[in-house]
Amino acid sequence: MGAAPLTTATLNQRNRDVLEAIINCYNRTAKPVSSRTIVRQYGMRLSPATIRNTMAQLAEFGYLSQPHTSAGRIPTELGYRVYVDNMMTAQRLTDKERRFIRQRYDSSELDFEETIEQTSKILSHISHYIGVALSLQLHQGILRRLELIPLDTQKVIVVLITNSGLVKNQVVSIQASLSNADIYRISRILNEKLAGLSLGEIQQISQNRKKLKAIFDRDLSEPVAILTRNTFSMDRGSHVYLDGTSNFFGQPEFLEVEQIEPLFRFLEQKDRVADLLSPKEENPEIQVLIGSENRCEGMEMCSVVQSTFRVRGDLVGTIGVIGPKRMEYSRVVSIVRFTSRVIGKYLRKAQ
Amino acid sequence: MGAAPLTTATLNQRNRDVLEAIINCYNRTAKPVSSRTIVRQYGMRLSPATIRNTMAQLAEFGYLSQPHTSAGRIPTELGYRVYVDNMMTAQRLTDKERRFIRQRYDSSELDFEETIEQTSKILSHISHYIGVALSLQLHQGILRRLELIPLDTQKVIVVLITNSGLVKNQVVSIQASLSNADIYRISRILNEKLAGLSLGEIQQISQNRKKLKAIFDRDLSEPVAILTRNTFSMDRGSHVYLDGTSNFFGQPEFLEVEQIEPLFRFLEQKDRVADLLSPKEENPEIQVLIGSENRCEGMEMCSVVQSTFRVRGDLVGTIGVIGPKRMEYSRVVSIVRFTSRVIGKYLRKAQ
DNA sequence: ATTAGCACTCGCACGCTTAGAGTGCTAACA
DNA sequence: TGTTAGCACTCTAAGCGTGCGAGTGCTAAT
Repeated sequence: MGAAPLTTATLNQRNRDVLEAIINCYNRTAKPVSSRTIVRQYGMRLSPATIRNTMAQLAEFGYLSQPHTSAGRIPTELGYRVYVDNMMTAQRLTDKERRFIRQRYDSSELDFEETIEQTSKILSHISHYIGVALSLQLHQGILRRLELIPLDTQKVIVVLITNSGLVKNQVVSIQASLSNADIYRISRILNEKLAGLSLGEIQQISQNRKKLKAIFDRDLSEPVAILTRNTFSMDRGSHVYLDGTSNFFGQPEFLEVEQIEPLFRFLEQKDRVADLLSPKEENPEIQVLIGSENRCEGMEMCSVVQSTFRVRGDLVGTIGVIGPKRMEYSRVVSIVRFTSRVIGKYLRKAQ
Repeated sequence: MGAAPLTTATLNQRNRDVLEAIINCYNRTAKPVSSRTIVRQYGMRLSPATIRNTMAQLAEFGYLSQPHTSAGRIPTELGYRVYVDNMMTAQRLTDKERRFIRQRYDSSELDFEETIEQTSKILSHISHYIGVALSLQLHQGILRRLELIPLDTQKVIVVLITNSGLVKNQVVSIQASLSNADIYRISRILNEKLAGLSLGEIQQISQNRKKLKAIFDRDLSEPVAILTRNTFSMDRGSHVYLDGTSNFFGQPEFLEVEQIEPLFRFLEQKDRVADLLSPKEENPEIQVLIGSENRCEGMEMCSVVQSTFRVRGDLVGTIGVIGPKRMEYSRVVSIVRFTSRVIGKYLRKAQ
């Protein structure tokens, strides 16, 4: 027949039922699903032969594949895509699960980074997959205030406070030696001029000599230049927290070292994980990437469900769950969505 | 014959040579070593039969074991112990390696935590095993200075600076609302009274109402209590950094998931890794723990080489390398010792 | 449109065999 | 007395054939 259609428009009810049944079954067993199994498990009033016909169709569409000629079917990435986009029904978390998540945040006073770290733990515990959380680069934050603490005549500690409540400190060595009065003056001026700007903007200014001189008194422009350049140059402040990596050892498709090794090698490169989690499209509430859609070496056999969270409109982090391709998408999507909302609220409250 | 002696006093030169040869060979191949191999590889002017006699002796001492009756020998933990304690010769790092290590610290301005993190990377890169670094609990540090930054009427950011150059901040909510003048006063008093004490001592004071009242003006004792309790209660500040975990995938004895899983499960529990690295004996420069000596579930097949480092006498962290039991101890010990010295110097300089 | 029936395919577990590596022992040797 | 050649013995790992069972695709009947 013609080219395989990519929409579900052409899928009749039976097609959809069978695809869903196969995905459900495969998710539990990680083994190819046979026509008989479907009939038995889902009590369909049809014979295996009929199901086989349907399965052949779905295979033609590219939604199913066979490991070898005489084996059952497993969903392809395309099959999962169709399922996630069109067929999956949202699954409400139980009250117990909701309580669990909230409790984990309330149980101890956490600062910003600790909250993010805690989130990765919560996600892995509740999903039984890998929980991951990323505090985004300072870049995105708006400077609320800045404090300078003289350490000695050569060094100053800069404490940044952003609108979203993130506090960061950094020791900076300045060439010139400054009196406390100087430092106090610099601090006042910096706050006047820079508060309300994003750290990214400040970084740009700090790299531009002319602008600096225009903004600041001539005599201070040198130390200020050093100060701001060092403080805001950091592409630090972007931390990745992972938890539950060993949950993958239980998964049948990762029983062989060859399967699990590339994943772990990938996960060790924190910068790549950060890339993976950076939101691709403009502001989707939840994003699901399946297998090779991730475009990451080592993630071919995994899927990612991720979401961003904001404080007062600022994008301050991303959270997600990494699981095998055959993960329970509906459940995981609910987990990530709910957690993302809770963490947002929590950070706003804790500020 | 009698009980197996635990010293090397009873080992003659040949015993020692053979043990060393077996350890060398096993370290490279991870396969049981046969008598023939030893004769060939080490050009001994003896026949395999003679070596077999020696091997039988060593086995009787408990230094060697056989996976099965007709296989070659592999070193036992006891065998490694004897080797490490008595036979291993220090191996000087090449100039290239030394340069590499120094460069990695110099290449970018790192703060305290970043330096520790970088160290774990350096160690794993150069050893090809797992590099691990631990910044010790604040507990041990001496308070140099403390700054309070009012955030709003209810909240204060506390910035701690220790003698070893560690800077930590923490947001604390105080019940009472304080004026800036109050905060300034509290800050001055806190510095006067607390600077020079260890954070551990301060923690104790902060939990003792009477002492607090004795030290501080009556009217301020309440907010001060809250402040110090929250600041110094943290058993946070103790971070574990791991790098190179995926180096274990190459190792032949970890080809099976069953072997590698317990290790990874262990490594994911950061608090246990911190325990593992906490120095056991009083102040040894380098400590080597072999296999089950680690008393950690999951570490049975691994050894740890670790060292502490100090800044101005304060114990501020621990570094180490985790490798398979058959690691190149002499090389790794050199790496850890050298790195530990460099990091100490580096932190002192950067302060 | 559905289904029973059947031939066909493939993976997998099982048992068997063989080659090879290595040991321990004994008896001969320097 | 220490060393060694020789040999029987043990155990592993790899290769091979076999049969079983699960599952499909096709065809013809309903």
